[in-house]
Amino acid sequence: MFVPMDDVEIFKALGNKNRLQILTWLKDPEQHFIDYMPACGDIDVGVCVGHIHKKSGLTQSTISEYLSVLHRVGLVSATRIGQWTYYKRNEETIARLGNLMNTL
Amino acid sequence: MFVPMDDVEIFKALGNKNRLQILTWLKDPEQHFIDYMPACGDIDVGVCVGHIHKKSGLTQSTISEYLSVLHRVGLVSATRIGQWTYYKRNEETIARLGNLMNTL
DNA sequence: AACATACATCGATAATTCCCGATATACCTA
DNA sequence: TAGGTATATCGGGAATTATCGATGTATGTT
Repeated sequence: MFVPMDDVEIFKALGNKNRLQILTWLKDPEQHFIDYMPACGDIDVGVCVGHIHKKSGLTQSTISEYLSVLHRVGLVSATRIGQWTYYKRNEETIARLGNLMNTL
Repeated sequence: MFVPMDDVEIFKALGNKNRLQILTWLKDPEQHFIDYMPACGDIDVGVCVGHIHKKSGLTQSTISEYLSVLHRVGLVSATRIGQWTYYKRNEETIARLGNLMNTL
């Protein structure tokens, strides 16, 4: 097989406008989340579920599920700190997918 | 919007293992289609539906539909010659998508 | 312990997608 | 024109996805 089956799942994850939107928001948190604040000192762990939820207009459960989908296929990382879970783009996966398109 | 809505449709098209497989087959027709023969002299127009159908194990109608999906989102070109329709990868779209991943 | 907050999971319904068989359409040949 | 071949389209059942409200679980506060 030329394209690992996993890549199909990544494309499925990207084939939803809300999930794709979330991924673009996470590209530039300062711009997209008014009350965004780096959570962990100098280490940037991303944006917490609640912020994304409030911006999205979808329900909390849907956003939680979508973030878990993005996480499962490796498009974002997840960091639990206290009662918050912070999600952050996984640029390696995204870049790898960009390269994959060239060799696909 | 940062990502054009159309790109979501492209990701949906790629989010199916059979369609993704077809796209990889079309990358190298000589290798994947035993009885492949350039149809149009020196201009390569791609592979006809029947060849893809026979290799796929899916029904003719399904393959025709899948090729039409890939065509609608711009991932392949379609050239009708006589009673055959030849499909060929649209490398521009694929390359553009690769670049998009970097700016996504 | 009791309660509040943040997130995840469950259960359900509507919408979409997958893939099929049947049929229609286009083209070619005799 | 009649018949054959290649592809496209239609209609549908099963499977998957989208999205919700309700509930569960972990953590923090008093």
